[in-house]
Amino acid sequence: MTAFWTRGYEATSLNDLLDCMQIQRASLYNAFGNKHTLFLETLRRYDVVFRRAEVAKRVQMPSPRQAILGLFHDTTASVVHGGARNGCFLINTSLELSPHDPEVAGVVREAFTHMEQQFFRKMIEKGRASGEIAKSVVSAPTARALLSLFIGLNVLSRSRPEKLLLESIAKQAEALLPPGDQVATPAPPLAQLHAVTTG
Amino acid sequence: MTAFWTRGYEATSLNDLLDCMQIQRASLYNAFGNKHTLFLETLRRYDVVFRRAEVAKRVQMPSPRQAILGLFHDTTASVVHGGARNGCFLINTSLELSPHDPEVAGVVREAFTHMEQQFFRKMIEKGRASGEIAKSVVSAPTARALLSLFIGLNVLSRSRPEKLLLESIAKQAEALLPPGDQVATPAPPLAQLHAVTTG
DNA sequence: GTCTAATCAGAATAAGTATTCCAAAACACA
DNA sequence: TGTGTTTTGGAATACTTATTCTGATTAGAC
Repeated sequence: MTAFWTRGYEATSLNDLLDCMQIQRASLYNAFGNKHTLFLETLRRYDVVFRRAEVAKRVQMPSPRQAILGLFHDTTASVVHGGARNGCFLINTSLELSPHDPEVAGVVREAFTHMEQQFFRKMIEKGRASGEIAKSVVSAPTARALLSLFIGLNVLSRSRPEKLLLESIAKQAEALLPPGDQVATPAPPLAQLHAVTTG
Repeated sequence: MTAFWTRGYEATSLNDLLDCMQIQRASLYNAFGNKHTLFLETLRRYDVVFRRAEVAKRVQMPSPRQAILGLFHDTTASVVHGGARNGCFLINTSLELSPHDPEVAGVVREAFTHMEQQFFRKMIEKGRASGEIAKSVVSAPTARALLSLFIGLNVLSRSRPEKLLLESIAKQAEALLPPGDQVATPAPPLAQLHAVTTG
């Protein structure tokens, strides 16, 4: 997965894969058939293990607004502090293979649609219902804008992984999600509380 | 250029290029040296002929806010109505080659930075000065967010070229650029004026 | 009109590609 | 302990890749 993720499909040779997997040629072909199906299985696995798991984790957070903004902030932090420079496997693939590979295109399209509708849109609706997000925010188009913003963030994390740039994008996601009347402020962390009461 | 643009670097073979260019093998090597420098020259040419020209055109428009929003709307329209499904050559390349090709990375990074600072940021500042854009808009981070949004738009135009999706993104760019007190309404086109006065 | 440079058409090269095949070794499991 | 399956190491295949070379032909410059 790491090989395909960092180098892409075409630029990853079978020898690269054998080296990474510590496995023999025949074993690979016996287990996966060929390079293309191995790639597809890898992509599907990434979708389940990374993307869907991340969404599932965030969906059950108490604050839907923070669930969305946290995705942007955590992605940014993992690039700036964690040195994660590979972007998103699905997004990388969407530009390299999607246009000419129907099977891959299906996986990518489904993932994008799921992010848009099952994560961003549903979280916005949840936030509107609780009053955490302003009623003026229309869920469907805002969800689409957030998807676009998130994709841009991942693309830029490969070519311009600068702290200021990426953090600005994360911050500006908030501009699309103005808080409502019922500003949900979960109990502040102790350090901050201390600073406020003593500062 | 079209070959590299649609299929990418690795997936475009030399025979593909010869077919497209209607030229013989020896001529290509005599003129460009090898595939990689041909690609680089092609990418630089795209940057000048397409991207920089587009920016230059928009920079001298009377309404900087409409110059920015027009870029989003025109990009969307060319996909939805014009069937332009190749996205942006620079953005496609930024995911395929940038991470492992310093020269290509340089061209891409420069282009992204130029878009951010010389187009988005300068246009925002111009709009703020004229009162067309609200003073609450901070130019630098908003420019970065617009860059991210624009990249997302181009990525999605390859994998999910749906009218509703892309138009929402274009529309939501406006949310990042709230109008100021001096709402600049340049003279409406005659047809529209007619409709208004007679409708 | 001549000389030079570029183009043509295609063979030749050398390396890399994914994939298949084989006999021997290791393993799983009853 | 024996049987069937999987893995190993590596050779072999068939093909594509980028690049070079050759010789003939054409086009442009002066």
